[in-house]
Amino acid sequence: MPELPEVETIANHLRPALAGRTITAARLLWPRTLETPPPSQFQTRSFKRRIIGQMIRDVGRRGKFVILQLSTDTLLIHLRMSGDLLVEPDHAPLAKHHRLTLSLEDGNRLAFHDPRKFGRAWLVKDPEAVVGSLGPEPLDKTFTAEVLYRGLQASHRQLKPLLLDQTFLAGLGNIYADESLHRAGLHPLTLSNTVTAVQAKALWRGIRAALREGLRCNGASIDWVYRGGEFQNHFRAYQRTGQPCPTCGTPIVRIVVGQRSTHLCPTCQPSIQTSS
DNA sequence: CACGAGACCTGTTCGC
DNA sequence: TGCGAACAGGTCTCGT
Repeated sequence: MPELPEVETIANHLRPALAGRTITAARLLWPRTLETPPPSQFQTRSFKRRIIGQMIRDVGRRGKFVILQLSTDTLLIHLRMSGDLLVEPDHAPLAKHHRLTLSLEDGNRLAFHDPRKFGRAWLVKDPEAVVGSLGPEPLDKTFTAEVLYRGLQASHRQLKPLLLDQTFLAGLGNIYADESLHRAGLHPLTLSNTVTAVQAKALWRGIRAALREGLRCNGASIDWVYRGGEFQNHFRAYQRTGQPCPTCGTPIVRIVVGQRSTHLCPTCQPSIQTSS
């Protein structure tokens, strides 16, 4: 579910409810949710012993990771496809899809809710061990159009899979990749090293504009997940197969790229003809 | 190096 | 109504 704007929205929502609270208990309902330390019985006990008593100092985000800065360690959580983080009374019944809960001294608990069980958590001393390989933050001031252009030149991959590669750029997922490419007027299958500096600048603007609009809307809420986000009402291409392109009216087309649904306007995002 | 397929999971929607 | 197929916001690993 979550891409950069959704994760940022969740982190912002959690911060006031968690910052300054001390963890008093931990429950691991689906062992594989814990990536580090490894989910053996022995390690699970050491996880609980280690996290209980630590205070949550701050809640942040890097790429699609939610980062809880604790007294001595860092807890990183990746929501993957269906994960969600909730704060609820500790005495409430455990929901069917709760995978990990952390009880707090104030009577509430943080619950990692994740129907598809793809989500993961890491308790580590050094967060760089988990997020160290991530690419730049797309909204950071150091991520310029020139940086993007150089990155595109250095690779010869199709744009869509490249934008989804978190080591290339951190935070884009299927929604914002499609929305960025549509805004830039670039076909998802365009080879990155064939993109001109002018097109790279358009892509840079597209990425940042799509993410900023997503943030302004508090992210997208699709299906059963509702967090108040409403970016889904502003999609230009994503999941709009057959509906008119907001720019030119041409019906949006769906193709599959790297086993992911990909949506584009065939007029605004013309495919690159094989030239010699 | 770049790409496709399969794996990991459960739930919802679609087509017959 | 029932039932299987297709699909879902992500990422990893393997084979070519």
